[in-house]
Amino acid sequence: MLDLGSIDRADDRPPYRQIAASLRRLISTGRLPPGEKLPSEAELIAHYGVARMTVRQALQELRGEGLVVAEHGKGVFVRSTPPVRRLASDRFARAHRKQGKAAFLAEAEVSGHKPGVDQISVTTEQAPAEIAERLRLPEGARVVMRSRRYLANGTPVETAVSYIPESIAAGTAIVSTDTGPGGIYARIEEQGHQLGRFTEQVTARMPTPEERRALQIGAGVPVITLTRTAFDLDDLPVEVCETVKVSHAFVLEYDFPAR
Amino acid sequence: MLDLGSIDRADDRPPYRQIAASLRRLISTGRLPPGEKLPSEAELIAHYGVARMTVRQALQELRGEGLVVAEHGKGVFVRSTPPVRRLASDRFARAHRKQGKAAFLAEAEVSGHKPGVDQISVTTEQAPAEIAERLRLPEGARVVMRSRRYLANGTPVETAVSYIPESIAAGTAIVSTDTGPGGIYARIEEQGHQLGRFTEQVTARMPTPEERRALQIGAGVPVITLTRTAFDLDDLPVEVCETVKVSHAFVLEYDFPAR
DNA sequence: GAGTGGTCTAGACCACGGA
DNA sequence: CCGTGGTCTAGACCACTCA
Repeated sequence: MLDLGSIDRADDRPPYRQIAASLRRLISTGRLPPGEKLPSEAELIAHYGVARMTVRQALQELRGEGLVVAEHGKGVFVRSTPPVRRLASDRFARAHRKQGKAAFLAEAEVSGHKPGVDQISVTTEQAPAEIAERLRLPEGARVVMRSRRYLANGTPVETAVSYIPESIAAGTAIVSTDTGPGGIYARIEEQGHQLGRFTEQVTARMPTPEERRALQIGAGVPVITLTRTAFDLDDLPVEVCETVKVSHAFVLEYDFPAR
Repeated sequence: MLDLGSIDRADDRPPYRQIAASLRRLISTGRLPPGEKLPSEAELIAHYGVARMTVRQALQELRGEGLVVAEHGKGVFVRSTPPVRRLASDRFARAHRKQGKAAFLAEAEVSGHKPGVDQISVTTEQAPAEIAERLRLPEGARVVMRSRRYLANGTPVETAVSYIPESIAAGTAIVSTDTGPGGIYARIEEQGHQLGRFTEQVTARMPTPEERRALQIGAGVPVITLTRTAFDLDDLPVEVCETVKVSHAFVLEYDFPAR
């Protein structure tokens, strides 16, 4: 059985923190390994002799720290941490595309985790103002918008939305769910836009509630937002990709000359 | 007066989310500017006609996003944000050093904020294992360790610790508080190590309590950690710099070829 | 249907901050 | 002192999951 301890009224920490500390210790010591189910709220209420809100506040603290994930109707589970993915700036190397690998898959191979993609949706819409500006398109121009979610070993680690000018994407596999070997970039190059360079803008913040749901993270887990613009050899922007990554699942690596 | 809206029972979002959305909107549109006090819990309860827990859940959502900070006995306030600093990967360009500007100062000039540096300390110590490895030094080798804190318009935005092999730094201005025109990198180049390239590793996480104090941020505000290694033209590592940045004060920009 | 977590109500007492 | 947020109680109904 699990040693949950009990509440010490002399302790200067409030009960909910003591409960959180007990559970946190069970997790950090491995008594509650990743994927394991925590005692249910009802069990915790009975064990500690407190009201439901008190137990929920403790659980919420752990959720905020990203230690546990609640699944409605099932229980609260110790979060399985995704393997860290190192993203080097050569991950879009043409050599990978030539071998028919999209960036995420090529990188997964190096990191040694099982990659996955789901929640793919493809629509054609008017470009949001900021996207139109980055793509140097007139206001209201139409773009193909590709959303998807990436998984590592079954755990969500990133959501991504790509915007490609309709003039480039129309009639290609870019508008179908499966973009074919080498991914979007391979299709863009087939349209006569050989890729020349990328720019990336990186920052970090707390996730919105929607992002928390999509990435299955607690309120206390920050995300890295990375916006990448791909340019062809004529320095024409051909794609903007906005990604939101679970911070602890990524290390971004860049290499640049001193000039 | 503030337009708080009201709860729509037909809306499929639960009331606490609707309240959070209303407040979030007031903040993002500037109706509630940074530093401003939100309506008190009691006022929100009266306005929306809900129980206190419902209001608190809405506020907690905003706290989790780092949008507001609660101060016991005073109220809930919109978090004030320092000016955003854009860090382009050419910020270490030799041209800046030639003009006698260190990277932080050169970049401040572009961003238009008043830069500051304080809490400077310089010591010589045994290199931590990870640093020694990055600098390709034998275990236990001695390095000059320079710590400092950077400010933008008087607000702390970053702490940084540089490690330079003693063999390079000894006897130069690198070991004094004021490193002279062009900063550390100018001194390293004067020692015959012309800089060739940099690598940077970027990730994000929640701050430790010490970092919260140094950067004067509340819990709920993530930090970006950036570790940079500088290499000379012989590809010898000459400096490792570990920085911790307040996430919302920075946008990192990188530009790299498609290859 | 039983068990789970999600949301909500209507109270209560406490600790902190400022007038 | 009064208004603020912090913590807690003891219930309620709902939506989801799984057998």
